[in-house]
Amino acid sequence: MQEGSGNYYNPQSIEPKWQKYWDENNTFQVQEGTNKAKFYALDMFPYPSGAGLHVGHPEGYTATDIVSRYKRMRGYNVLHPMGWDAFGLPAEQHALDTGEHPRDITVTNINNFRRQIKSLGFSYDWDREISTTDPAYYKWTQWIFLQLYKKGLAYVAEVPVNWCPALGTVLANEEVIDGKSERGGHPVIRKPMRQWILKITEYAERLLEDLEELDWSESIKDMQRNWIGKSTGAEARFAIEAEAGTAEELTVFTTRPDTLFGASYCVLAPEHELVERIVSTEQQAAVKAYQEQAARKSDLERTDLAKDKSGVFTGAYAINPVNGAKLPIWIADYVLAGYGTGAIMAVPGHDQRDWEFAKKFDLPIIEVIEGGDVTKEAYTGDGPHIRSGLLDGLNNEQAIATMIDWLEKNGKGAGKVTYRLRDWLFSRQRYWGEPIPILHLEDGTMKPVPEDQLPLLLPDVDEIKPSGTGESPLANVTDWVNTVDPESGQPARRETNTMPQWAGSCWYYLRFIDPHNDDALCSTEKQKEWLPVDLYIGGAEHAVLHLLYARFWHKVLYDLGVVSTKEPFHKLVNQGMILGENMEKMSKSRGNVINPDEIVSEFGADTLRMYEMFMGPLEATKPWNASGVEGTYRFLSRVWRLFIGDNGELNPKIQEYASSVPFERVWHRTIKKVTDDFEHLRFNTAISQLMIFVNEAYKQESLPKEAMEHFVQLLSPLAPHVAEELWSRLGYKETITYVPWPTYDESLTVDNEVEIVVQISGKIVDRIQIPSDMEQEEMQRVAMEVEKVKAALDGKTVRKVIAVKGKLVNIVAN
RNA sequence: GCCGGUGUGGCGGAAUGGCAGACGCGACGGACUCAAAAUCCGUUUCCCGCAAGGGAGUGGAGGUUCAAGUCCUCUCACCGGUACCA
Repeated sequence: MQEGSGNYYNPQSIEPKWQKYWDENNTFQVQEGTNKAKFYALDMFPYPSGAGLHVGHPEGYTATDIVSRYKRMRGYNVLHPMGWDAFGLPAEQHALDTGEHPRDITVTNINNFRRQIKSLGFSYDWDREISTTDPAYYKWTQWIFLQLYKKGLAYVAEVPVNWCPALGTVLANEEVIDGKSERGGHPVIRKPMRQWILKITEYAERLLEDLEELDWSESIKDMQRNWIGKSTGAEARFAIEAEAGTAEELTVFTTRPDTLFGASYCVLAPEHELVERIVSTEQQAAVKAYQEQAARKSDLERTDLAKDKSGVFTGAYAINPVNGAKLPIWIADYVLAGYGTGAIMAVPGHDQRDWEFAKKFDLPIIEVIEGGDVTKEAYTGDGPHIRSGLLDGLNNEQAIATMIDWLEKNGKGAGKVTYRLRDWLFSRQRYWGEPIPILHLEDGTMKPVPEDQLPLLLPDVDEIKPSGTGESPLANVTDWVNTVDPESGQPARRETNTMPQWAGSCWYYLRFIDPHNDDALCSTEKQKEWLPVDLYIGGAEHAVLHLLYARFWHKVLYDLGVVSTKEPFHKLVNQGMILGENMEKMSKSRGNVINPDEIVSEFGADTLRMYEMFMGPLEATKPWNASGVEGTYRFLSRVWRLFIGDNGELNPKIQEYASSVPFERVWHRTIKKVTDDFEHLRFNTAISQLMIFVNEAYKQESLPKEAMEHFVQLLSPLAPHVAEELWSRLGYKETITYVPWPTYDESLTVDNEVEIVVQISGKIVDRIQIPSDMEQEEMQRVAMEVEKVKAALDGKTVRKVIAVKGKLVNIVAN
C-alpha cells in the first residue's frame, strides 16, 4: 500500500466516512406507509458469543445485504433488520466460572458484535435492533407461552431426560452428542424429572404438508420430512394371558398389518407401563434387572449396541386377534417407549430386526409372504400372502387394506398414522432464560401469571449457583420464588424452569416488523404488510430444529389470528461453511481461524464482503484463501484507478459522449448478467462479469460516463463504501442507495458477428465468422463451402446437417 | 444401513444438451525501474512435437443423441443429515 497522496484506494478512510453518513442520515430506515412493494430480507440473528464474529457470519449477512441494497434500487421498501439471540448456556457457564452477571457479559458481547457488524457496512435498520433478553421482548415470548398453555399445547410431565450433573441441567436430545453434552463434553445420564413439554406433535401433519408451498431447497425439506417421519399403518389390540389375569390388553402399532398371521411373539419397551402388571413371578427378577440395565443406558448407547439384540421374557402371553395364537411377550430395548405405542408384534419372517431377535432367542419364524428365503433373512418385499386366511393370495397393498378393514370390523384395531416427531422438551434448569410465567399454588394447582403482569422479570441475583437439586438457580432466590397469587391471595411458588434458547428465536422475525409495540407482539396491519419473510439466509445447522420450532409457533399464532400467513419464511437459503485454508473446519484448536476484524483493518470491509461472495456459490462449502482476498483487494484498487487518477481527479477518459460499439456490448451485457445473477443469488458470477467489464474498460480510449455510473451502481450492493465514494466523485450529492437500477438494451447485448464451429460428425473441423442473425439454411450452405470441410468430406456421403443458430453447424457424413 | 448433496486444470470455481476450463489465485514471460515492490500487457488443461499440427480429457463403466460435464443405468470416493421409528 502506498502512503501520502491520499488518491489511492484507501478503504480505511472511505469506509468509516460512509458508515457515519448512513447512520446520520438514517439511510436504511424503513419508511412506513409508502406504496412501494415490500421486501423482507432476514438473517438468522446470531448468539453474541464472547469469541466475536466469525468469517462465517458475514457470508450470509453479505448475501442478504446485497439483495436488500439491490431491491432498494429496484424500488422496493426493504425491511432488513438485525438483533441478538442472547439468552443461552455459554453466558451462564461464563457467569458460573467468573461470577460476572450474565446480563453484563451479554451487554459486552452484544456491543462487540454490533461494532463488528457495523464495520462491515450492512444496511440494517438499526432502529429495529432487538435482543431476546430485553424484558420488552421476552414479555411477548412469555405471552406466546401462555397462549400455548391456554390452548393445551404446553403441559407438564415426569419424563426421563438427559441429566448432566456437571452442567447441573437437563439437555435436549439434540444437545447430547455421543452420550456427552454438546457443550463441554460432560457425561449425561437419564433421570426422570418434571418438565414442560410443548405439543408440537399436534401440528405434525400441517408441518409436513405445508412444506410443499415453500421455496426451500429440497434437501432441507427432506430433512424436515424425515424428522417428522410420518408412517401409515394400523394399531392392533391383543388380549393378554398373564398370572395376574386377562383383563389387560396390549396395543401395538405396525406398518405391516398384513403380516399379522406371521407374528410369533410381542415385544414391549422396557419402560412400558404394562410390564409390571403382566410379569410372572418366575420372571420378575430377570425383568427387573433388564429394566434397570436399560435405564442406565442413554438413548445413544442403546442404539450403539444395537448390533447385538437383548431382551427378557415376561412370562405373559398375547393372543393374536386373527387366529388366537398364543404369543410370548418379551421386553427388549430395541423397542422404543417413545414411538408408536411402545409395543410391537414381532414378525421375524418379514422384519429384519425381529428376525435377528428371533434367531438369537430361538423364536419361531413364520413365512406369510412368498418371495424370499426366511431361513436366511427377513423378506420385506412384495408378494402373495400365504398361511394368512383371508389374506391368502393377496399382494402387500391389498392385504394391508383388507386387514385394516378386518381389524376395524371386528373391533380389534384400526388404521393409524404415527409420527417420529416427539413433543418438544421446553424447560431448562437454568437462570439465563425467559422465566416460565406459571404459579404453583399451595393447593397443588397451577395457574398462569396474568397477562397484564408480564413481563415476569428475571430476578436480579448477586451470584448464580446451581441449586444442586436439578432445579434451576432460580430455586435459590426465595424472595422471587415465594409469592402470592394476585387473584386468590393464596401463597404460591413460581415456576423455576426457564425457556430454552429456541424460544426467543421462534418469533423474532415478527418483532422486527413492529419492534416498539407495547400492546401487541406485532400489530395486525404491519404483520399483514410485511409477512412472510421473502428471503431468509442462515446456516444449515438450523435446518431442522429452529426452523421446525419457528414454523410450529407461527402456525399456533396463525390459529390465534395473530399472523395471517400459514408459513413464516417463504424462501430459505443455507449458506455453506467456510473452511480454513487447510480445507478443515475452522477452530481454535486447529489454529486456522480467520478473524474478520483483521481482514477489515488490512483490506477493508468491501474486500471482505466481495471476497466472501467471490469464493464460490453461496450454498457451497469452500476453503478460505489469503491470496484470494488480496486478489479481490487488487480488483477494487483497479476499479478505483479506473475512476480516479494519481492527481485525485476523475479519470479524463470518462466523458459524456464517447463510446465504442464493442464496449457498449460489454456494458449492456454486464447490466444484464449482474441483474440476473443477483436475482438468483449467484454473486460469484456477477463479480466475474464486473471484472470482465473492468478489464475491457482498461483497454478503452474513452469511457462513456453513463456506463461508468451504471458500473458503480452494479458494484454498490457488493462493495457499498467504495461505490458511494465513487458516486460522490462522479458529482452526486445524495447516497447511491435509492438511485434506480440501470436497465439494458437487449439488442446491444448481442454481437453482429459471431464465430461458430463447423463440425463433421461431432468433431470440430473449423471455426468461421458469420452474422449472428444468419438463418439455419444459410449457415448450412456457408459451412459446406469451407475449404477444410470440403477436404474432410472428400469421398464421404453427407447424411444429415444440423445447424444451431449462432452456435454451430454439424455435418453428419460417412 | 437409509435419505440428500458433491466429484471439472496446480488451486477456488465457470459452462439454457451445442467451441469444456469464463473470472480469480498461483506460476511463467515481457514492459516500466539503477534495482525491487507496486502497476500495466501477455502466456498458462495435460501429453507428443522445434513448429505446423496431432492425441487425450469433466471420479469410473455402460447407454440415449447428429452432439453429453449436463439426460438415463450401474459403480466408486468424499461431505452433510439420520439412525433398531415397527
